[in-house]
Amino acid sequence: MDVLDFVTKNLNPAQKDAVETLEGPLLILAGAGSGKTRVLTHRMANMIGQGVAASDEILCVTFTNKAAKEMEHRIYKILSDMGAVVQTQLWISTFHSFCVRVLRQHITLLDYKPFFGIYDSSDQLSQIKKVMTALDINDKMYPAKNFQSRISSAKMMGLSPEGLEKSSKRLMDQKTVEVYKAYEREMKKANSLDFDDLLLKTYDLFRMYPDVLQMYQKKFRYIMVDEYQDTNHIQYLLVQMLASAHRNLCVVGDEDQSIYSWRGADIKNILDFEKDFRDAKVIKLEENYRSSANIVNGATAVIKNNSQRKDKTLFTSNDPGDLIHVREEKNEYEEGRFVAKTIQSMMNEGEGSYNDYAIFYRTNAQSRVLEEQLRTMGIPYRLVGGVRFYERMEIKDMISYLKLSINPADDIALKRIINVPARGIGKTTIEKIEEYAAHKNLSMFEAAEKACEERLFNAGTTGKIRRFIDLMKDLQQNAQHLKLLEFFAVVLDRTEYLAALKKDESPESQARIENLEELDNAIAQFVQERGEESTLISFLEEMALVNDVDSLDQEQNSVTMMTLHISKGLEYPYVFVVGLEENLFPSARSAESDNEQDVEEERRLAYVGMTRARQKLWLTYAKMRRVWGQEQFNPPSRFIKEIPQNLIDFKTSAEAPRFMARYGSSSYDSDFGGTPKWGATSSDRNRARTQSYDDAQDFPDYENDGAGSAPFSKGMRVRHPTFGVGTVYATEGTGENFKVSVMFTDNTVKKFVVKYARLERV
DNA sequence: TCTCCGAGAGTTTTT
DNA sequence: CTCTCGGAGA
Repeated sequence: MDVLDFVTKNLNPAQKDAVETLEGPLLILAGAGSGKTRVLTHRMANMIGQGVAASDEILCVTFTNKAAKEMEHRIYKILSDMGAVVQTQLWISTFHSFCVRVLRQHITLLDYKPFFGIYDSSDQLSQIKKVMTALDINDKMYPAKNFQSRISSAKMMGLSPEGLEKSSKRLMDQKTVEVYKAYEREMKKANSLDFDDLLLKTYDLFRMYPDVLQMYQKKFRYIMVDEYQDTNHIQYLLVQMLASAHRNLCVVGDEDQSIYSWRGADIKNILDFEKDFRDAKVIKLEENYRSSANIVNGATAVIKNNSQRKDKTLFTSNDPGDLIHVREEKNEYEEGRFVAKTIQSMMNEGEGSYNDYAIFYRTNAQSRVLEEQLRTMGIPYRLVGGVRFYERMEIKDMISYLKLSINPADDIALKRIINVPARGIGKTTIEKIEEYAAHKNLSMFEAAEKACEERLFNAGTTGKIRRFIDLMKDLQQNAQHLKLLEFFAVVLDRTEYLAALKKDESPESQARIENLEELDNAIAQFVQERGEESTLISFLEEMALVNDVDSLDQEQNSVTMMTLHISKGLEYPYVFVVGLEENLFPSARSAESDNEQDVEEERRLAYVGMTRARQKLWLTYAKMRRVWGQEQFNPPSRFIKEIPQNLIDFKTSAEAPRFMARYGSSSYDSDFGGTPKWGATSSDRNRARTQSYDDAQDFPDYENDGAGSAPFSKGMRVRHPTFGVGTVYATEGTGENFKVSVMFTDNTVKKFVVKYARLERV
């Protein structure tokens, strides 16, 4: 069969057009579930099959490693079905992985060594703290985290310390520049790059060495970028650079699914693509094949409330399916129980397997209660994200040993494990080594060695340090010639890390040993997958860049739980989105923000979550939820209200109120419960109960309060005679003990007993 | 130098 | 509420 016929069969006209358009700038606006991956893979197969480009002349950038793997898999499938032979490896990867690959080749030009290490954000934070100590900057007045985020955003804008200096004049920024500069020096000394560096240094490389850039421009004659709406500025610059020569750039995205602006993603990249490339062809994929019609229509109605979007409407010819289930519960425990019970009874009726169910939430903290409820019902589940595997202490420790074995300059790794397990090398000694290193401009490893030679420590300490240095030298040697798995066993053994854990018989140690076993399994699996390529360096790379979704395998039969963010790109037949409450989803920060765009991003998140569902969708919220041990009463999320009522099946299990709310007028119930237009399955009784929607603070405890004694609720603007104007951040207690926490303009939070504080509403 | 305890901070989201 | 960090005492 003809290649073109083959790759375009079973495609709709828009999809077909996208697959056939190979030359020039192309923008594909792909709504949720519109067959985006299908188009990308078929387009690539089309190029290769027709011989327009060889498989290693196409660069395809995706957002996650999982997406990359998936795409690679599918392309191989199509190509082999077509009878085409692929000689060379495909370049499908994330920006970060792509950059690592480039940098391993060329980073010597930037005066780094090719075996550079990669720092994750906690390593980065340690490095910043180290720098701050050296600069004698008080970390109480200037939190290290602030510097971290400022440095990160500077890097994402493509700014060096000098560039940052020029672009700003504020006080904190002066300090930031100072820290940034010192941080860069330290990172270079440690021969390590942070996440942002991977992109920035590649950009620098291309900028400073046009011949290298040209080589890649010539090589990658076709470029495709997936999830273009979530690219940040530096990624944008990289893409522009690589594509500028041939302009065969195809970007795919959905502005309605841009949910990473907090990480520097710039939605303008996709909105302005047609300005960047005047001759760009635009193709819209608007037919959703994934979800039942009620879900598509509900999600569409929600996203329509955003202003920052292109004119694009999702439609479907699928059956209407179930109405969207909206469920009100008393508190977060009841909410969890409802989810667990629903899954259980559906399973009893033979609906799908556990794999077909997913639960999404806004914040990781919400998972705890849900887990509890699933466990009591005996429902198997797995968490994606949260405390990541490689962020656990014992894993980070072992990784630090591995890192230090190939990159002795890695001071952060050294500091982490020099006394783990305890070797009697204490804080004072470490500080001395650090000082000495700074003084002599050596790495701490070198400094420790030198300090021993020069007898800077007493005999006992010197012996301890010597033993550590010998250990590391031994490991460094072994790292050179041992196979990955063997080496790992050697490290576990010689560092006596495992032995120390085994000696301690606490359950925590037991868990740690199990985690190390899991790490061993991970290495074994890595070796199996990569074969020849499974070096220590490549493994550490994988550990740094691959997140948990990437390893999410569908094999084991269990319910999946994750944050809404991670859910992007996935789909499940049955989806629960929990915690749809104001100040949680949308988050308090965005809801209070004056910037309407913050709420729009939350709305996109809601859109992403809803459109993951193929057949059935539940949206749940709790009237009361404990946050930081405090009870919070938040009204249902505005996003629920934005769904047309004829698409909703509303049920509540929460008690109807005994009396109407006394304070805090509810603007909510007026257009929610009050409107008599419920979905067909809602009974009149449900309708009556909807009244309980109104202000959630209608609890009997308040009955004795004098009217107007505490007219404060979350989000309210108040004035205090001494502290000025602020926003109510949280409330607690009742009656005389009714307290409010107020965040003032300088970001300080103060707690007041309302009865005594002279607070007034603004 | 290590261990234990108390204070204080933190929750958005992660390649 | 829960985790982390820093300080004091053994």
